[in-house]
Amino acid sequence: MSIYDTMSRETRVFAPIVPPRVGLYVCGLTPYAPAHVGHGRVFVVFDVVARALRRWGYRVFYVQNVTNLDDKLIARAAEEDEDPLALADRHFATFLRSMERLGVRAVNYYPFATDYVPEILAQVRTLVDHEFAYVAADGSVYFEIAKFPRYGRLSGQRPSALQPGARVELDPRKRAPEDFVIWKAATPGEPSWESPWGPGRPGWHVEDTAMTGRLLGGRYDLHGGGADLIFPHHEAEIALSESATGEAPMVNYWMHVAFVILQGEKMSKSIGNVFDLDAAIEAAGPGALRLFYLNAHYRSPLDFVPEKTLVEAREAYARLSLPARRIDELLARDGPDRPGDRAPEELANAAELLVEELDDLIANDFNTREAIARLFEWTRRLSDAGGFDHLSGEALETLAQPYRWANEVLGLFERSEGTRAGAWETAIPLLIRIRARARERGDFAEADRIRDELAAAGIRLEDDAGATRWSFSDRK
RNA sequence: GCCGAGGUGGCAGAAUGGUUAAUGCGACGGACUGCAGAUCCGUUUCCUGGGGGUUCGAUUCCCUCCCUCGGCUCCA
Repeated sequence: MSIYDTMSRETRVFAPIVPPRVGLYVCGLTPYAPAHVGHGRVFVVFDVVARALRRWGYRVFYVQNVTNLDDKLIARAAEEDEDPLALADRHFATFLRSMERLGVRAVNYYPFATDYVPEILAQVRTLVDHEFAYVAADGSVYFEIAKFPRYGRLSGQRPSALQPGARVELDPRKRAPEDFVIWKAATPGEPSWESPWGPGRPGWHVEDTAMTGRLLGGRYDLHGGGADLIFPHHEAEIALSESATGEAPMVNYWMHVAFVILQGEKMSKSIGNVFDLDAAIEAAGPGALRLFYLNAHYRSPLDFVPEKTLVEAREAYARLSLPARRIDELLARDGPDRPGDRAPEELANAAELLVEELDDLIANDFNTREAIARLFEWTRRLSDAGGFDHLSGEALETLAQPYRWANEVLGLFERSEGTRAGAWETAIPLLIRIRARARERGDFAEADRIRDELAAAGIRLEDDAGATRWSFSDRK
C-alpha cells in the first residue's frame, strides 16, 4: 500500500519501522468548545486509516492527544467562570460521545497533556541543557529555531521568508520572532506546575513530542492531523523531538487532511463559521455523515452546504445501503442458515472481485471516493438482479460481502437504523395489518388515517408490492 | 511578499497519456401505486480556469498567467 507523505510530497510505499507494528499519532482537538463538522472529517479519515491498516494485518497503536490546557481553554474557562481542566473534561466527554455515535473507535489511547507534565519537563530540560532552548527572564522557556537548520522542511517555509508578526504580536522575550515557547511562566490564577525555571505550564508543541516520545518513541511511522497544523505545529514537533532525542526522522509518513469549506472559507472556530458536529450527526445520521466525509479524497477540500449537503448525504446513504438492509432483514428474521437458492455464480464471483478491487483502491492512498463509487455500482447491480427473497443465507452473505467490507473499513453501516425498535416491532405490524384490511375493503379514509397518525408519531409507512414497510421518519 | 493546496456538468465530487470523463444528489420521463412515498428503468448528447508547449493523441506531463482557499507561531 502507499501513502502520500506531506514531507516528501509524493506517494510512497508504506513500510513500517518494525512491522507488523504501526505507530500512529493524530493531533486531536483542544476541547474548549463543541466539535464541528470540520473536526469530524479528520477523525473519521484517520479512523478509516487505522481500520484499513488493521485489515491488512498491521498492529496499529493509534494515539490521539487531547490538549486539555492552553490559552484558549483558559480564556474560555474564565468567561464561563469554570476551572479550565473541568471545562476541557466536559467538552472532551461530549466529543467522545460524538465519536462513538460516528463509529470512530480505532483510537487506542487518548492521552491528556496535563498527565504528561513530568515528560514535558524532562524534554524541556534536555533541550535547555543542550542549548536548543533558552530561559527568558520571566522563567518562560523558548526553543531557538536557529539551532535547528532543518526547520521549515515539512511546510516548505524558510524561516527567513516568514513575515514575523503577520498574525500574532511580537514577543520581546524571544531572541528571534520565530522561536516558540515550550514552557510558559505562570500567570496568577491559572493552573501551573513547579519547574526548575519557576512555576509554569507547558507550551503547545512540546505536549505532543513529550507524549509521543513516551508512547511511540523518538521515531514512529505515521503522524496525522488537519492541514492547518503543518505550520507551525508539526514543524515545531519535528524540531523539538529530533533535537531532544537525537533521532531522525521523527516520523516516516505525514498525513494531512484538507479542510471542510463553509461559505467559501475553512470551517473554523475562530472565524465562527462552524456547523456543530452533533447537529450534523442528528440531521443526517452517522452513516450518512461518514459517507459525506469519505465521498471526497481526504486531501481535497470538501464543501459543506448547510441544508443541502446533509440532505444529499442522507438520500445517497439510504440508496446505497438499501440492499444491505434488505439482506440483513432476511438474515435477522430467518438466521444465517435460511434455505433458498444459491447466488448466481456470476454475481458471487463479482462480489469477490469487488472486494479485492476495494482493497486496492484503499491501498492507493485511501481512495475512499472511488471505493464508494464501486459500492454504488454494486447496489445498482443487486437491484437489477431482482429481490433476495429466494436466496439462501449463504447466498445472501456472499452478496453482502462488499457491504461487509464497507462496514469493516469505512464504518458505513455500523449503526443500523431500528436499534430503538423494541416494542414497536410488534405494535406497528399489527397496525399495518389493520390498515391492510381497511384497504382491502376499500376504506381508504381509514387506511390514510392510520398512516397519517403514525406519521405524526414519527413512523413512516410505505406500501410496496404486497407488503408495507415501516421506518422511523424523524431523520427526515 | 513567501510557502502550500485547489479550479472538472445545475450541485457535490473521482479518475486516466487514448473508445460515450466515474459515482452520487438534483431535474425530467416512464414502470409500480387507490393516493402518496420508497423502489426500479431511462434521459440529463453542448463539464476538465485562460494561453502556450511536449505528444499521433493532454483533463492528465511541462511552462506561464488568472482566480479561490489555507498557512506565515491560535486552529482539525
